[in-house]
Amino acid sequence: MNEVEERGANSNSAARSKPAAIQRVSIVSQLVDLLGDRIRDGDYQPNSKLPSGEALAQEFNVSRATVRAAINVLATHGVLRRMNGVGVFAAPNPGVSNSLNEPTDFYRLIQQNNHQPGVENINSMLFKPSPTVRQELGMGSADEAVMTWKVFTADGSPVIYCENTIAVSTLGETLARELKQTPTLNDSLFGFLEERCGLTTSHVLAEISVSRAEECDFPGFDYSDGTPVLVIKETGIDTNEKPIWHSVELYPNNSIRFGLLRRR
Amino acid sequence: MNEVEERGANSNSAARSKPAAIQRVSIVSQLVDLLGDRIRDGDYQPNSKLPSGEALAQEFNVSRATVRAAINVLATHGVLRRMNGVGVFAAPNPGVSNSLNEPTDFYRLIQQNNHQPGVENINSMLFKPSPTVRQELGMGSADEAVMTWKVFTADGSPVIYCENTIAVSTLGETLARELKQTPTLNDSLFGFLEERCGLTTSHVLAEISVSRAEECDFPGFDYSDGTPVLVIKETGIDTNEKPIWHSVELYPNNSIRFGLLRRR
DNA sequence: TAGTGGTCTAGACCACCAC
DNA sequence: TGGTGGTCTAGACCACTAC
Repeated sequence: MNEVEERGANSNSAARSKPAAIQRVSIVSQLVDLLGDRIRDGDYQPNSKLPSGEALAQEFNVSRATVRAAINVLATHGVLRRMNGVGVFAAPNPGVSNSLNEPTDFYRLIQQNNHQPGVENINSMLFKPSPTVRQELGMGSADEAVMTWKVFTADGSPVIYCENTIAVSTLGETLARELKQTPTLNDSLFGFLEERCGLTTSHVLAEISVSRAEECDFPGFDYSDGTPVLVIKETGIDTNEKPIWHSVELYPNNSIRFGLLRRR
Repeated sequence: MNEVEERGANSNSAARSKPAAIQRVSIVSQLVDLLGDRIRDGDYQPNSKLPSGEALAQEFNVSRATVRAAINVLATHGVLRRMNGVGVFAAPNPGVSNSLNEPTDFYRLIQQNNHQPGVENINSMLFKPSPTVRQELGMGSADEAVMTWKVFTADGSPVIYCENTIAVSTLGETLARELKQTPTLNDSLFGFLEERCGLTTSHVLAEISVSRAEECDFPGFDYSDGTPVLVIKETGIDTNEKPIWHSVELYPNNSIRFGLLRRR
C-alpha cells in the first residue's frame, strides 16, 4: 500500500463527496512534504546520505521518476544535495534562507531574519491607480482599485513598508468593500486571494532597485536623509497568466537581508 | 532520423575520437535551443500557439516527456506560457530581462539595460582574504587568493564595480600567477573557470543588500554622499558542492535594474 | 565491478478547455 | 466530445564514483 495518499479518480471522487475541502495533492508534493519532514525531524541528519532513489521508490511504492521529481524540488530549495554517482545528501545547513526566489510571507521573512514580527499602521482606500499600475494590472482608465498599506515591524521597529493594490473588478464589489473596511483581511495576501477570491498566484514578476529614503513616498516613512532603501515592485500573476495584484515594498536601512539562489 | 543530434554511446565515442571539443549535449537542451531559435526567428510569433506536445514529439522524434522538459525550461525563462487544456504559447513579450534568477555575464546585463558595455580599470593582486571570505571559500588562515577587480561601464559611465576572489589552491599555482599578471583573463569568470580550470559553477549563493556610497570600499568609487548602492555578494558553487569563487558587486545609483521571477 | 544518479522512452490515465 | 497539458509508471541505458 502506498504511504502516500491514494490518487487519481479515487481521491477525486472522495473529494467530491466532501466538497468542504477540495484538494488534489500530487504524489510528488506529498513526497516533498514527507521527505522534508524527515529532514526537519532529524531522521535524515545533516550531511547524511539518503536511501537511493530506487530504495525510496520501493519504500513509498512510487516510480523512481516520481522520487526524482520530489528530490528535484528539495534540491532546488537547498534542503538536499545530489552528487552524481554517489548519492543524495541532506544539506549541511538547512536553515539558509532563500527568500528572493519565492514570494514569502512577511511574517516568515522577518522570522527568518531572527526577529519578532508585528504589523502596524494598517490602512486602506479606494482609488484610481497611476497609469503605470493600471497598465501592470490591465485596468481601464476609469477602473478603481483597493489599496492597503501597512508597516511590518521586527522587534517593534519598522522594517518593511508595503502597499498592495488589487483592482475592484478582480475582487468583485462585495469583497472590495469588505477589504476596504477591514484591511487586515489580507494579512496574508496569497491566502486571502485563494480562500476568498479563488485566485491563485502562480508566480510573481518583480523588479529590484535602490533609492534614498527622502525619495520614497509612503505615509509615516520618516527616515533621516541618506538612508538607503531597497525597493521591490511586484506584480502577481495568476494561473491564467493574468496580473491580479501589484505591490510596492520598501526595505529601509538594510534591516532585512535577502538571500538568493541563482542557477544557470 | 532525429532532428536532434545522435546521443548516448554513439555521440560519446564520436566525441572520444575528437577529443578537441568534448561535449555531451542532452536532447532536452538541444530542444531548448531549437525551440528558442524558432521563437527568436519569428517562426513562432508572440502569442501564437505552438504545436501540441505530441506533435512536437513526433516532429523531433523524441518522447513527449522530453518535449515537456524542454518546454519547462523555456516556460521558466518566460519565453513560453502554458495553459492547461489549451496549449503552449509563445510569450507576448520575450524581451523581459530576468537577470537576478541566473548568474549573468555583465556585458549581457548592461546590454539588456540598453547600453553599450565596456570595462575599465582592471587590476589584480595576490592576498590573504578576510576571515569572512576565507570561510565562504573554505580556505585555511594561511592560504592565499587572487583577487581581480574591475569597473564595467555603460555608454562610458561606470555602473558596476566588481571584485572576484579565487583561492590559489583552487586555481593552481601556475594559473594563479597567470591570472594575477593578466587579470583580463577572467573577463567571463564562468568561461575562464570552465576552460582553464575544468571547474563548472553549478549555482551561486547570493546575498542582496543596500548601502550608502560612502560606506563602500572600492578603489575609485567616488560617488557623492548619499548615493544608494545595491550590493550583491556571491559565492559560486561547483558541481561537487564546493565553493570556488567569491565576488562582491556594487551597483550604484540605480543605473542597472534587476528583474526577478519569483515562483512558489 | 557494483551502486548511484542522469537521461530518455512509450504508454497510460487524468483534468481542463473549447466546441 | 476531442484535443490539450499534467501526472505517473516501468523499464532501459548511460556516466560517474568508490571499492
